[in-house]
Amino acid sequence: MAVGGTAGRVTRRRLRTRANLLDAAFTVFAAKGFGRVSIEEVCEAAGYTRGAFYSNFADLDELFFALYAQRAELIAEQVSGALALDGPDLDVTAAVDRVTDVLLLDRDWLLVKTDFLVHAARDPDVARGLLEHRARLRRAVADRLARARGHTALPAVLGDAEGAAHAVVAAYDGVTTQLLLDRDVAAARTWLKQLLTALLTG
Amino acid sequence: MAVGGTAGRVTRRRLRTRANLLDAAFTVFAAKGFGRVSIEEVCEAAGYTRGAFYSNFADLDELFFALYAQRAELIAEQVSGALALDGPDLDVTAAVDRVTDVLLLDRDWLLVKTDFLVHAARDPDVARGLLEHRARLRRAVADRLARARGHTALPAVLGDAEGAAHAVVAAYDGVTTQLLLDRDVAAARTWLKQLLTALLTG
DNA sequence: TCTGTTCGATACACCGCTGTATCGGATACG
DNA sequence: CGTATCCGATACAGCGGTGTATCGAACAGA
Repeated sequence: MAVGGTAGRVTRRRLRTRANLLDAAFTVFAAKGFGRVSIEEVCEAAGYTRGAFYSNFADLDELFFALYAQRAELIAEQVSGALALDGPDLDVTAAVDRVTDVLLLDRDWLLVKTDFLVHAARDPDVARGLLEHRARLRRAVADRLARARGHTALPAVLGDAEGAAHAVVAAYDGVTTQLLLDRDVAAARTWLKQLLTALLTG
Repeated sequence: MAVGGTAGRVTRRRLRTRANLLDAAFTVFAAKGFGRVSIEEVCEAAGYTRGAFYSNFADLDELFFALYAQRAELIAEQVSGALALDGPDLDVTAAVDRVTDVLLLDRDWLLVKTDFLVHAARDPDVARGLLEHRARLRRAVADRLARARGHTALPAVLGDAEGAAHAVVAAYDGVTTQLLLDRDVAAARTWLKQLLTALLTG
């Protein structure tokens, strides 16, 4: 369980195998979907046996949760980064472009994320975690929008910057759904841009 | 397999059990998610044994597909109906209200639909079916918008009525995602209305 | 190098579920 | 009613995956 704190050795090897298991799990989950993956498959893909798995996780759900947390953290950093690094432009379009790249380009992540959504929709505890992650991204967007307020006035219908950020996330989710089905990344990007334009410069 | 056409008896009983299985499956799928449901569970919920199941379906996937087709058909009719029956108002808001009721109120349907989306995202054949269903709904929305064009001009950013309908669907999908997580139907409704207002009356 | 500990491989027992084959009762039809 | 047919219940292997217990090897520390 490694509750942390005064845990024993720092364990170099353990960290590697855990990371390997998570990476393999990401690939396998993306390919087949959480519901159709067995522990054995993950281990085989990672090059281990089930002994390694049970030494690191209690069950598939725990691994899935850890996997989501890891990747979500990564994405959050990338998004924050894309929003932070601003050229001389305080215009939204450039930022939108960069964020779009981060969020729409990795189909595997979209698949795993949707699997996780399905999971969270049935378990309030899991949902809480996901909602927090979304709130974090939304706040980053809201901050960015507030900073650009001078250049582009937001339409009143959406309320403040928080409301506008909410709308941005909704648009992103909507476009994601379509992208999962038609696999047309280019269309999704232009489409998302159109939507955001319509929403933010209304 | 009952390829249809000159099939044998009309079979009254069979139709009932098939319908019962589908209804039970809907409940069970909504509660636990497709990935965590066994054939036996569905049969037990329906009050049959596996014999009845294998007499009607080849495997869980086939039942799931049939279930989705059935419910999607139902929803499509309801949406078309909600869009068709117009009072003296040709304003969009009333229509939006009715459609919202149909689409957002049944949480179980949202859950099953999202499960199906996850499924479709990994199988192009399944995706095709879902895309067709979506196209059908979109067309109904586009027609309705075209009819109301005189009263409310659409923003140019979205293009024609088809484009606007696309945006409506995206907004719906986005709101659905949030609703699955926070379970706040009231918020989702007002939120969807705000979004559509911002999009269509920009 | 030596040693105690940790980690992951191996072996084992155990369901739960699947799919099929068979059978008895229900059902449509003359 | 009688009967041929259909449908769903029951019985039966069998498989794939799970979880645990045990053991040998890798590893950190002296």
